[in-house]
Amino acid sequence: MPPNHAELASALRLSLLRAARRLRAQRVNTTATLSQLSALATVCKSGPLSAGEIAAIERVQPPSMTKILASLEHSGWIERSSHPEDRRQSIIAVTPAGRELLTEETRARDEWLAKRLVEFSAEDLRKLGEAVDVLDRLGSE
Amino acid sequence: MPPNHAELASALRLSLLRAARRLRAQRVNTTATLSQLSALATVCKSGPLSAGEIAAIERVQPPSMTKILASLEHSGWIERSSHPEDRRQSIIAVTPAGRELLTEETRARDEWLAKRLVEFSAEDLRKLGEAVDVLDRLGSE
DNA sequence: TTACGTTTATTAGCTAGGCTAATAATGTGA
DNA sequence: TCACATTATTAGCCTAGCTAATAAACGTAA
Repeated sequence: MPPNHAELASALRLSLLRAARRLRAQRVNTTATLSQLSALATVCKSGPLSAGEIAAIERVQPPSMTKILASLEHSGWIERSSHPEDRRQSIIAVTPAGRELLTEETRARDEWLAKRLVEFSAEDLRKLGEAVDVLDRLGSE
Repeated sequence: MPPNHAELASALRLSLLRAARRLRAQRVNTTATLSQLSALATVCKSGPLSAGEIAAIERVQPPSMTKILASLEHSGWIERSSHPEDRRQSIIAVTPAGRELLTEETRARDEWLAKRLVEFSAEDLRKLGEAVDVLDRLGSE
């Protein structure tokens, strides 16, 4: 284990970026991209939201989310309804098709990683599991 | 901690992608991109290599590496010499300028992460440190 | 030695996925 | 009412990957 913050930071940065690149390259099913799925999952989990709220949760700028939402709407996975008080916003919700896609797609995409995880020792899995919540805090503050 | 492979896979995928997105957005110094730095670091570490070898180590397709190497050469951070036996290949090595850039850039880029790490408990840091080598294996097999 | 298949690298062109700056539309408050 | 703020979108840029096609060099077998 790296003995100080700087060395840990350096090692973690390289490991994270390479692992993420590897994950992103895994396209078991090409009906939706990872960014689309991520946004869809957010809407599905946190209920109907405005575009700005989704962008904030996903930590992207509003224009980036505009693109993602346009593709999700075009595919029929989300739908917009008008905000009762503010006509600038629209309320975005997952459609049944979107919900179904999310379930299937998530399972399919997790398959590769889960298969890889089988090769790891229980000790390794414990380490990964413990790191998940720390990584969450690292990525979402 | 997620109780099985599938759940761990799902949680880890989301955490990794979000943390990586966050890291990638950190551009303290814009003289080189992360892909360029990663390739440069590989050449620096593993000695003179051919383009194909670098692509294999970085886990990208040859055309992607062609682009990266062209930009690195244009900036004077790598140089090519002819392969003594196979004139299709060229041997790629880091220049002194490239080596210097790598040192400075890595330190600068690590700064943000290191600062963030200071906010974490010793326990969290231990978890991250333990996860690094597991992530390495996950990303590089 | 010539011809053919293989390997290595590059070029061309596509897509995703992010960004900033500028614009449009709506809301809010003096 | 008029100025400012907020929300979303559009336009245009960049990184970062991919596949398909091409060029050049290599190796081998007739």
